[in-house]
Amino acid sequence: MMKKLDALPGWNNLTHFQQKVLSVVYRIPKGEVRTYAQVAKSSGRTGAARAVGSVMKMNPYAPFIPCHRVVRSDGTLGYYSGKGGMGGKKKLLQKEGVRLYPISKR
DNA sequence: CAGGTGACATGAG
DNA sequence: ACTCATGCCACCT
Repeated sequence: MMKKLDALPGWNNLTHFQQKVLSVVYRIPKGEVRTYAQVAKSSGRTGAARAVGSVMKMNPYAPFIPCHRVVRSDGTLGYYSGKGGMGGKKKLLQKEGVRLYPISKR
């Protein structure tokens, strides 16, 4: 883990949790989507889905980190602060081959 | 140090 | 089925 994210500017300024979350999100394979809860768990803070959101929101590496591959547990896109906004995110995900949220839900 | 915020999750009404 | 309310954890002021 920890590809070359440590080479990013200010990376050293982030907290461990931040780095972990960003690393996990960055590791998400193309065409796959991860839930906030899952990312939080992978980061070592199970149930910290909200914290993950805070991290994404503040994420300085917006286009670098595939934060658009992070969706809610319900399968909904949730929020996205980027160039194209949710519209771009939805399109991007569809392009990647990710099925939107027709998940049966719980 | 303490309080407030938020890109979530789950349950109950 | 939908909306409201509470809990969780980390970050920011």
